[in-house]
Amino acid sequence: MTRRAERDAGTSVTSKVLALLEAFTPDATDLSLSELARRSGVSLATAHRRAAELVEWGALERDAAGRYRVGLRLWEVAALAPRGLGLRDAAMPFLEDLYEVTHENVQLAVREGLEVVFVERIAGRDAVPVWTRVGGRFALHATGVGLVLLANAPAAVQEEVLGSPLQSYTEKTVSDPVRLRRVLAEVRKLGYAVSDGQVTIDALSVGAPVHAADGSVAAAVSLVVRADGAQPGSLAPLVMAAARGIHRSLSGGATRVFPSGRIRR
Amino acid sequence: MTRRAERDAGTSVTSKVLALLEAFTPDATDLSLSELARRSGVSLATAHRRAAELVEWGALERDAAGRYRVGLRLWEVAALAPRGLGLRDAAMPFLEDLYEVTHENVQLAVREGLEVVFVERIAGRDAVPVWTRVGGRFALHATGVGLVLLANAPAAVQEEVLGSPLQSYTEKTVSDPVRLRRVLAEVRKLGYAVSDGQVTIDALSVGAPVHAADGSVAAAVSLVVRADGAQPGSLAPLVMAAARGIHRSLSGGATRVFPSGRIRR
DNA sequence: CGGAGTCTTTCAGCCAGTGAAAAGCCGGAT
DNA sequence: ATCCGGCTTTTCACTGGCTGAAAGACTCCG
Repeated sequence: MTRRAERDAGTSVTSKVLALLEAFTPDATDLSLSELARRSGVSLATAHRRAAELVEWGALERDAAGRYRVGLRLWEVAALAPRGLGLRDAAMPFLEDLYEVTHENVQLAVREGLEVVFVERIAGRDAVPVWTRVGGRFALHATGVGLVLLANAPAAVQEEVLGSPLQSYTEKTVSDPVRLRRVLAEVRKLGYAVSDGQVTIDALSVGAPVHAADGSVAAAVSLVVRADGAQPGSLAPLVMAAARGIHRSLSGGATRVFPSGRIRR
Repeated sequence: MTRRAERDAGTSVTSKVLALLEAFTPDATDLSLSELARRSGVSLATAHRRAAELVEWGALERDAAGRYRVGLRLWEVAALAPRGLGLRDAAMPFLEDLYEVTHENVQLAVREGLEVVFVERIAGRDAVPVWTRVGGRFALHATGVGLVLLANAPAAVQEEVLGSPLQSYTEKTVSDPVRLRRVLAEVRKLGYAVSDGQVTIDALSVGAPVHAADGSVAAAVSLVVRADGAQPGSLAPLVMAAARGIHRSLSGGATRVFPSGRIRR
């Protein structure tokens, strides 16, 4: 569970296939065969064979130049991930509302291990620049969504985060475990989190927890605004309202929007 | 090479792994082991083993009840698909604008084989109900986006679609190849497509092509509105403007929004 | 023309993956 | 309490798909 990256190209065929997929990163979305082999640690011949199968199925595609990239077919299957698009679908209307009212950056994220994974993001064209990316990861202890998710994570997770070195992104990042612990308690008490200049100095984010049907915290929503003059106190109700809306949509759940049978595949 | 689909759960390990992934569908997003085995055509013991590997990597997850579902990790990788989230990211701001101006359903889709795959969708809460789903598929000949993509598809694709029976969804669906051919010519001439009540009788959609850097049609945007009183002629410029915006963002491409190095993974 | 890089294909050996069957593990019915 | 049926997990020899290395093909340059 811990140190897996090293033996990535294990011996099992499955692990090789997965290593091939893992070779793709945000700044390497298309790879030649040799790059693919190198990055995945799979031998050239094998990479060639496995990749061919993946292409045939549609998990990978080849562009005009013959370079490999992640295929649409894989994306289609991945769209079925309950914590990915499933969550997103339920949340989208509320994120829309939030965006329309504020015209600021709206983010939806879940926790995966010791990191935040961004599931959706609406970026105003002239809102503060944020460098998050849908499908991207970030540390738990700095962002608004991260603080929310961390504050509501199992004790074991919290301890593990608090026990490891906390990277500072700006001078305002809370990198002291003791202080962070206090911050987390505050987040739980208030029901929302504020990250003021802790990721980039000019951005402030207000995050709120999205509860699942069983009461656990399944995700977090946040609004990221320019730090100067921002009033977290007045943003929080907005964000929390959106979070509650998503919660309702997740649990009670307005019946599935699309009657089955009409949708193919 | 030709008729491979038949031996889907073929003998190769890779094909089995892919068959496992393929077992998940929009109306079966979580499966027990036996369901997984049955649907994928993989023997129970094998399904158990492969699934375990997939879970370890994060391609699948198990919920509290032990049922399998598509994992967030797979979704993260799939988010790198250029024709999936890559396209979406470039298009989102323009789709936002379109939504904000009209408050109608906005859709972004690409062609995959002989079908449309919806890549993004913004649904107004009180806009016409549409039963599309992000990651979902639909026939090419009925929807606004579909007509656009079909009209600009390689001749071989067009012939194949025109040659096979065209399902009628309403009495207005153009299911006659000869008429459809005329419609497609019109779409190419005008630069946009109108699907009036051809999918559901009360919805009208106006689609426009998104050109890639090389001039080919990479995707299509559409606006879906209530059919009565809709004025395709006045909607088209809006949709086409959005399409051109996306084109610009795709090709010239404002430099990547996020400086590399800050983003993890 | 030749060399350096890539991609593709071949070959025989071997070990990971295989099915079948047995062993646990529930929860509901008797 | 006991049995039963369905599910998941594990074991065990066998076998055939996967393997690396190396040769062949292709492409792009100087």
